[in-house]
Amino acid sequence: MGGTPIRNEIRRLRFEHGEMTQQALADACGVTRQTVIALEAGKYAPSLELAFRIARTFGVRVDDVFRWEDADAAS
Amino acid sequence: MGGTPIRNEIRRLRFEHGEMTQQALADACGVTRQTVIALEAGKYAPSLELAFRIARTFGVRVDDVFRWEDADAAS
DNA sequence: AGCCAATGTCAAATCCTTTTTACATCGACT
DNA sequence: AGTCGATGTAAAAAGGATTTGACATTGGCT
Repeated sequence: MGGTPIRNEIRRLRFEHGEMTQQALADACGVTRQTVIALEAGKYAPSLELAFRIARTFGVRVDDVFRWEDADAAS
Repeated sequence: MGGTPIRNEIRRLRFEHGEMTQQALADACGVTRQTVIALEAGKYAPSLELAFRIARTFGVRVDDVFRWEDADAAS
């Protein structure tokens, strides 16, 4: 769709879960370390399925990990 | 990622919102009618950004529109 | 100094989502 | 019978997400 107005709390959640490493999160979600790096760097937004896996890994909801800033936020 | 173990409540929400048409939802989310059709038919899961737009259109959270059935649901 | 784990960058290939276009069906209405 | 709006199908092309592999950096530890 557009650029990537989606921010995430992955890095924070990772540290709040016992110094969980990028590799550990990647393994838990069945993806590559590259994907975790790219997501934390905000290079792109994950697929919905991956968003669910990440959220479930941290025991929270999708909306608690990812935040969408609407580009049409006309005051 | 995998196949598409993600179910959604789009059709139901559409009707609960005043007989909202597929085209109207598509317009509200900035996508094509084809995309809405494919999503309701479960052909694939939307991008995370589109998931957010759909949820916001209905005034609910992403987790309220989409449900992920983990393939590893060993009883 | 040297090692190792964790993190980061880059680029090509692959897979999945979305668009576009064109056509088919069904029900309501005249 | 004919039209119109809503829904459905199909397939190619475009765009974005994920993988793979190889290499660079930083910090802690010995």
